[in-house]
Amino acid sequence: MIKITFPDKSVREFPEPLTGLEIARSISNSLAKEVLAVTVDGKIWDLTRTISHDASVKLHTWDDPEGKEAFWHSSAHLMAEAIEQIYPGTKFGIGPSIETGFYYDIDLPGGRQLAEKDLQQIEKKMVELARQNNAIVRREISKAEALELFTQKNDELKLELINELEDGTISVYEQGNFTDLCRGPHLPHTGYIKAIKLTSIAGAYWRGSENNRMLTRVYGVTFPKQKMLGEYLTMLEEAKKRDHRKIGREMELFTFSEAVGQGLPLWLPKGAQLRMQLEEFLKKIQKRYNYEQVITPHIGDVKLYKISGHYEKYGKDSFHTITTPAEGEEYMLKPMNCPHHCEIYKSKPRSYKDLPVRMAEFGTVYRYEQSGELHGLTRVRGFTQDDAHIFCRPDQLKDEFKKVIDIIFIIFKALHFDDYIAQISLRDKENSEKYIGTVENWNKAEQAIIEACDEKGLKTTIEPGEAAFYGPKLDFMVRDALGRSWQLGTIQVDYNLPERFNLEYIGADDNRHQPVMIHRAPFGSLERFVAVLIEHTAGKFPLWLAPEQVVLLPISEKYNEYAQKVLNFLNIYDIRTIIDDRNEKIGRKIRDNELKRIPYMLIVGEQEAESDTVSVRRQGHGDKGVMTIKEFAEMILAEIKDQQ
RNA sequence: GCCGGAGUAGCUCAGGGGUAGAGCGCAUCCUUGGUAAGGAUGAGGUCACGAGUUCAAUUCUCGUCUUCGGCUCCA
Repeated sequence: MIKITFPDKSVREFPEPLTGLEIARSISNSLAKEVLAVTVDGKIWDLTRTISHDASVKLHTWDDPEGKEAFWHSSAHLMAEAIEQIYPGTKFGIGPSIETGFYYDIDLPGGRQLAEKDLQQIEKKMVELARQNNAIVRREISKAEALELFTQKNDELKLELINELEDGTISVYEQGNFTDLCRGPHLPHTGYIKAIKLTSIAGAYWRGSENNRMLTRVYGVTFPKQKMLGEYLTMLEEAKKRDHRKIGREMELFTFSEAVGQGLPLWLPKGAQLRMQLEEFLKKIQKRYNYEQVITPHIGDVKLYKISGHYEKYGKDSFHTITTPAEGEEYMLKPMNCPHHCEIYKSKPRSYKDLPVRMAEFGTVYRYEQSGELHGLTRVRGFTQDDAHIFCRPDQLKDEFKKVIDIIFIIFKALHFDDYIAQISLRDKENSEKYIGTVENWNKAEQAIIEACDEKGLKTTIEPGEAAFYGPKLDFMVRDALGRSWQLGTIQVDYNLPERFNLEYIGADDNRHQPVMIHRAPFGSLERFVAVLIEHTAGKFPLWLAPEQVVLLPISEKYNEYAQKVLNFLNIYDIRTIIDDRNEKIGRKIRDNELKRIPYMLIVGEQEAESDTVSVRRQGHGDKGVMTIKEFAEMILAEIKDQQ
């Protein structure tokens, strides 16, 4: 008898060993059709693998990540099989499932390169092979056998992988005439894969290292139903419409110019308006939290960065230094603001009673990014951080950290960023030489972050080894329209700079002590934040942020004068208003201004002019009726206040 | 930086070895219209840049730049 325990703790007994698929079938035929993989005692297995002992079992369908993973992993094998048939002698690197779909890194024989047009042929072959319903069979083999097998195939990539595996843990999967080294799990047969789309080709370094040779990476995605592929492609189209580069151009928020240089955004008037609004918003919050604004120059003596240690670590990969013509002094474009702020801290003696000192600056920094990495506003070479540095006593660290989390909460809440990941990055304890500072301080700092998050009820993931070299940090990651995740807010603890800059304060004991620094930027960079904001809102910004809040639409040119009167009135309340006085019919003006995403449209004609009223339309919501100019202004101001 | 696409009007794109095309936008005129596209006329291009092949290149070849999708990197 085999006892199978299900996730709901129910237990069923079966007379003899059986597979996951058979378990599913014993429950219902429809489940048996949908199930893709099975977790047996916490390990993911093939459905066709026999369970011969009592076990707890969870069946995975397409709705579980585990189900998709098996599906896409098998799809990667299917693609490899197709490629091997079309290009015999191809060597295969790794071919995992990813968040959406899968890829395989391959090395085509004779240095052949794949082009986009070759994908169709591979797709076609995949469909053909899938339709054969070839069973995917797991075989456990010894290391010697594995080496033998892939030596025959002359695939040194796989051999390299096998050499790192332990004997007795090696498995291969076979389908048709194709065999691949693989841990699994896989679908029972290739026929599950109904819809196939190979999406792109990219170069990828073998094992992710620039020092290795570059392989060809083919990306694809597959689905169990043709319809799902259609939906996926539609979703991609929709996402493209939200792309901040497209909307940024349409709404005249920002632009780039070849003449200025790549990765150097130019903020157009409307974009600048939006950005300044965000800055004002944050300034107000920071004032509440007792921050002080400072301003520092865009360049700094190279010695400053030698003191901070950044020159040594990043100087070679940075923009080169600028030299003064007569004296030959060397300056760097500032890649961060902290060294400047440290010097401000040092501008006078500090007492323990003065701490924490919280210094904020919208500091524009310049960093060399590899040309291939630049991307709209999310990855640029010149950007403005909403930077601040908190200099505090060690006993204040946790509290200060919590207050920064509060600020980030306020911002994310105001902008409805509720789908974020908070990631705590700790040091890699195996490699302590990578970090500076004492073990004691690291322990304290890591402890403080973990406790602060805990006490704030923040759900976090912990990533050991991801800390900065000078201290642990907490990052907030938010996704863009295409699901790519970007780091926005960051809070970092730093014991290094206070040490290097000899920062100190006089303690209650009349001795000199070293403060701790917190680097923090809730937006991260204004550029990246605005990019993500655009993609989240599809350019339909909340009223308080909209570059133009109200547009007046006179019914005909006869009422332009009245429109101007309304505009003057709204101006008194700082409501950002424009007039569409083009010689067009009202229907046309409404359409065009709806598409411009201006939150309120005010239609004014004879009736309104006679009664000092406006006819209100809300973008996306249509007619809202007539109200007096004053009522409208009050409504708008209330809405703005409510949103902040 | 690396691999693979792309670059034609302000935007979206068609075209193709021999005067360069559309829609939208823009300008002028007609129209003065009440809740998602009124009409007419017109201006706009060194077809990214530089070489090469050719009688002739925007079109073919090579290089450069920019841009897009990835890789690597990210103080």
